[in-house]
Amino acid sequence: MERLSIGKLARAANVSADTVRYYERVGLISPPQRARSGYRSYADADLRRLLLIRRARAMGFSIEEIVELMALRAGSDSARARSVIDSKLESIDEKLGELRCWRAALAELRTLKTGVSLEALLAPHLESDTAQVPAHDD
Amino acid sequence: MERLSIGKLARAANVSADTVRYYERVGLISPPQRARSGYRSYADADLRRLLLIRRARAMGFSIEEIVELMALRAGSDSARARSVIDSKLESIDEKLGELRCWRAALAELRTLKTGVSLEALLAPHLESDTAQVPAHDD
DNA sequence: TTTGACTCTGGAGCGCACTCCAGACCGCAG
DNA sequence: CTGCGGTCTGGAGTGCGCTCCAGAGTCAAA
Repeated sequence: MERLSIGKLARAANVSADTVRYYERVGLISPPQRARSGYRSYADADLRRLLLIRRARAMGFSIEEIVELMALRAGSDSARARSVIDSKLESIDEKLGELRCWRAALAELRTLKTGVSLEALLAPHLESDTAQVPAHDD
Repeated sequence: MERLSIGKLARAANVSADTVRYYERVGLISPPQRARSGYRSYADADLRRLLLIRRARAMGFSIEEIVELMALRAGSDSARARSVIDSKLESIDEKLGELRCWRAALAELRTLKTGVSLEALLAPHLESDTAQVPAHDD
């Protein structure tokens, strides 16, 4: 069973040792075994978890959210767990929609030859709405 | 032509007036007209831009990136502009792929009844890789 | 055994994107 | 006119997610 020092673990996940210790402090990874020297000693599973955490961070999940996600287990029938999953799914779907929208606008921008801006391509749905916000002096 | 005070603009975009002033300071929105009083006075176009900025922020674009995106115009043949678009498209595509991956894992987690974790469902592709990182003492 | 790289802890510092003052002025409903 | 809420400026403060540091101990190759 492979054992990694914090430096090796960190390099394998392309983060700094400080980041690993930080994740431990905030409870995102659990305190690892220690060598007699007091050095942290990690297993492969720790590396896999760290890599996953980095993927989650890269997706924009906050550390709080990741803690929540990592705690989920299939089949747990706590209504809480299921509602966490559902709300995450919902927000992911929203993000997917938005991302596709930006993607389309950018792709169009690349092919177009007018001077049109992203702003024009992504015009927020806003026509009648403005009426509800009264004007003020110039 | 509708004119909005900073407070009305802010409420319409669901941000604080402070945030609007902040965006102005950092060059994300341009200094608006002023009333004789010195009060900022915004037009509909400013609101549309602000709404778009908020959409971009919600997608995780940084303020720097948004400045860059907003400056893009179709047909500009600067190689610079085209490379900005291309790199943005690329990173969006990456994000889309990752997001779909998380979505699938979460959806599966919801239907499964074993105690399997997200971690297991999203297992980072890691088998032979570990060999390159030498072990150290226990 | 020496030496240079690595690790330990606790705490300070940093960049981003806001957020919140204080102290003064403006504007409008009553 | 008065009051009260909105707005002005400049600057300080906040939370997140790291990042860096000092001072001391550890490890391994030569």
